[in-house]
Amino acid sequence: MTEQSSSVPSPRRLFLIDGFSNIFRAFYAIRNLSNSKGEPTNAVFGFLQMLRKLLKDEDPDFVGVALDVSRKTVRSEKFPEYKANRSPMPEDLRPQIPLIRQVIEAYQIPILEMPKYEADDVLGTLGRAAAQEGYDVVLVSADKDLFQLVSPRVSLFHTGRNKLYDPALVEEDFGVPPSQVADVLALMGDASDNVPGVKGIGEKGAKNLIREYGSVENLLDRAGEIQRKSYREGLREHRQMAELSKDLVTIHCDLPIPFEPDQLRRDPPDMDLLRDLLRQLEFYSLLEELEGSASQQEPLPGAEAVRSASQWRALVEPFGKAIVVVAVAAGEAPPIGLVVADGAGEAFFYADFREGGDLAAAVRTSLAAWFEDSQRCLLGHDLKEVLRLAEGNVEVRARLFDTMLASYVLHPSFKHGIEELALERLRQSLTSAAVAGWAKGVEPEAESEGLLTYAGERGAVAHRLAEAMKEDLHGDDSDKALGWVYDSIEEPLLPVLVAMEERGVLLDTQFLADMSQELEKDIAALEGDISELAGETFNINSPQQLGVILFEKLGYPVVKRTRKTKSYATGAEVLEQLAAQGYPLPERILRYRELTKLKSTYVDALPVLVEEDGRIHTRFNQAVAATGRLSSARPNLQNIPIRTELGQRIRKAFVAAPGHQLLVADYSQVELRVLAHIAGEEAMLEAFRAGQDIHRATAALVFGVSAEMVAPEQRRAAKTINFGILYGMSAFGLARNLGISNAQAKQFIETYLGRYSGVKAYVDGTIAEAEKEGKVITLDGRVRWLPEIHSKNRAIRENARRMAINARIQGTAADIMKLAMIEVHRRLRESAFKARLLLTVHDELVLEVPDDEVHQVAELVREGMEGVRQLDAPLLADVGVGPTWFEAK
DNA sequence: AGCGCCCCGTAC
DNA sequence: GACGTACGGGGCGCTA
Repeated sequence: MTEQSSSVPSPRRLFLIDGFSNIFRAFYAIRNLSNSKGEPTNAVFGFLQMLRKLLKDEDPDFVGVALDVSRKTVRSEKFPEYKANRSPMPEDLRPQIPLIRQVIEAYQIPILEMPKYEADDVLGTLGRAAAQEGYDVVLVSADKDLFQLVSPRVSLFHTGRNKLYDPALVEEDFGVPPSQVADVLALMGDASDNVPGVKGIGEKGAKNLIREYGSVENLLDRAGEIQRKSYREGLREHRQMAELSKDLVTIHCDLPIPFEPDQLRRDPPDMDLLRDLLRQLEFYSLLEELEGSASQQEPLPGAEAVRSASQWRALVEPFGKAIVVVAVAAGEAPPIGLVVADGAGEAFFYADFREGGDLAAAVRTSLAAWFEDSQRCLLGHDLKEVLRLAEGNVEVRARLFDTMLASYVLHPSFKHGIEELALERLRQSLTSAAVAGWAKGVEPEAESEGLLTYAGERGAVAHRLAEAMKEDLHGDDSDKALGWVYDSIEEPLLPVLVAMEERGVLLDTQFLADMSQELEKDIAALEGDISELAGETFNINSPQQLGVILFEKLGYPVVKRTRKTKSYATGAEVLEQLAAQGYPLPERILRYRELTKLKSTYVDALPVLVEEDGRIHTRFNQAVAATGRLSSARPNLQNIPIRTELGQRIRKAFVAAPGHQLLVADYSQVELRVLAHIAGEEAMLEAFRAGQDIHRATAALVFGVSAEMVAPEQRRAAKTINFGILYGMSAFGLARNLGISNAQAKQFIETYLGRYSGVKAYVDGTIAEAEKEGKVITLDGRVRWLPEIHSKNRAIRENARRMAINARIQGTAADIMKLAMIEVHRRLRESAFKARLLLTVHDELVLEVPDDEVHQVAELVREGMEGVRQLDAPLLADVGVGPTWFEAK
């Protein structure tokens, strides 16, 4: 059977895109665009916009992107100076190239490249071949060199000028027809590519000469006829240069690449890939556009205002099994109201509790009834903010479906704000706080339209998200382990965190005030020393100014440059190195930094956050850390100093209430125990079972000595490598850390992995798993997705490998601690102790315990923590008690 | 003045 | 480039 239709001539338009020309243009046209990790994304964005516009406006039948392979080309072989003075690719652009390749791949557009030739040559060859076969070809570039390729069937879309060039337009704009463009370029040269041209002949001269003589070859033959002396002599002297230049600028149209229309036929984008990529790049607006704009969405309902406690009760009363509830707030300020709906999510009611005390009370009492009813379910986004309003006096028995936590469990590395989820999952952009009437420090008018819209949208979105995410988390096709992580870890943990935040920790502000004064004196003295040594006063807090003083004024050797801006690095490591070389100033700076850090970050900052009850109420963020850990903010109580003596003093400011003690319980070596368990590392398990010092045991094993004979230095090295393994440390990193050679470090790691063969199998196995599955999971089934494991960029790929190695361990330890918190909290309540959890610092719990409960609670906590999981290396918790955090630890 | 990036430093 | 996970202070440049 013959296919008649295939012989019917149809318009066949081929678009060939000059990759780097457009990439550079995008890079310079858009400044300062980066994702939340600070990785630049401007060129990717610009290129993507160009591509989208092209595909949408032109709707080509065939399309390809040409990229240069490397800077080594036939041209540079012929003329080493060619493009030699090009500065290297800007630091901010280089990392974007792999992303741009991924964009092109996501669009299923073939990448055309040919070793030793430039993208121009590929464009020329394919363009000409396609034209000969009857295609209409459009080259897409911002490079004027491509004018020479324009012909009746090949046009050039100049992305800079936004113009489509045919031969006539080339002649009009450039002054000569396409066939003579190379000759003009050869004569005038090109400074940026190091094409020499002919000295003394510029753009105008070149065009005039070529118009008169037709070609470089003709011109050279008839050079004697030229009137103008400078041209005549220039051409005679630089004859070779002219010929070479012509050779360099002439685009090769005869490369041995076949024109294969089937390869270039346009396919629809791979939407899954593209969506992932846009999310990674944080191009949320494109993501939204990609899936149809918000305006095409059904409009979200606004909320109706509730005006009294009785109205509130009447509304909430008939709600069935489920209630949707979201706290209405902007930024980090406390919520000003609540939006609620029944489980069907149809009408939304907004209660403002800024004014009437009755209403606020009604909100709280009715909410408490919901929370305490085990037959009911609360749906919402960030329910911790809602539960907090019940002021800790409720026993949560209802099911909680929190879309923020559901999103976190499903995709821990994403952002989980309601705006992001609405955009990603519902293609819905939400009214911003500013539009709703929030300005700096100014709250919206009560019952204003903007506020009711804002509230209604959030209620409706939480409802819709919950509907969709329940399926992802608990549906028939979903990962049962993730459902378990939600049901058995995150959901029950939520009320525990609320209770901890509500309780807060008592701070001795007087103690810190005294410490602040003392620090102030010491800092002032150091400032005096420093300005004397520097010979001038400057802002010591400015790394920039400090760098100038150290490395320019005083001429200290530059040890290192900073990562992003390549300015002088002045970090502690650098200063220590300089101090060791005998320079006096760095040692002072180090001390200055230590004191000012403590003063500004802790001593002065903490008292400001004390609330009316004299206590600090940190926030435990349950949906931030990609491994499953909790984080703490406002203030961060998970980085209170402990290493230096001075730093430790700050812990004396965290005190127990009168008649109470602080109780600190920390897991001993929990991550190494988890490693030993998962890896099935017998040598390590044995050491743990025998209750040995794990670093000493490791040193004995690696250095082949008995445990008693391990030198302090050896134990230190063993400790470094034990932790290094958890973080995926390389030989380079270990060498730097221990101050040994790379070779020694490599040898050290080899011996370690030789003796701990289970650990080696763990590392290799985890990487293999990540490569095969695109994810790793913890013992409890918590997932971390690692798409970067397949990156073509080695640095990104290796980074993903380290994340894989670390995430299973850190994540499992986090799961264990979360389960322990749930357990300890439950036991305290059931046994009617008054002791309460206050803080968690990853492997440590801090509780406040009435004096008479100390012994029993110490045992309860220890049992709770140790019994939560039966690992092959048994969990061990050390418990300490004291009037302050310092003494309890 | 507000915001975000950068450098730096603290914890586990 | 080289060690994982966080938060936050001060400097500084950009934008308004």
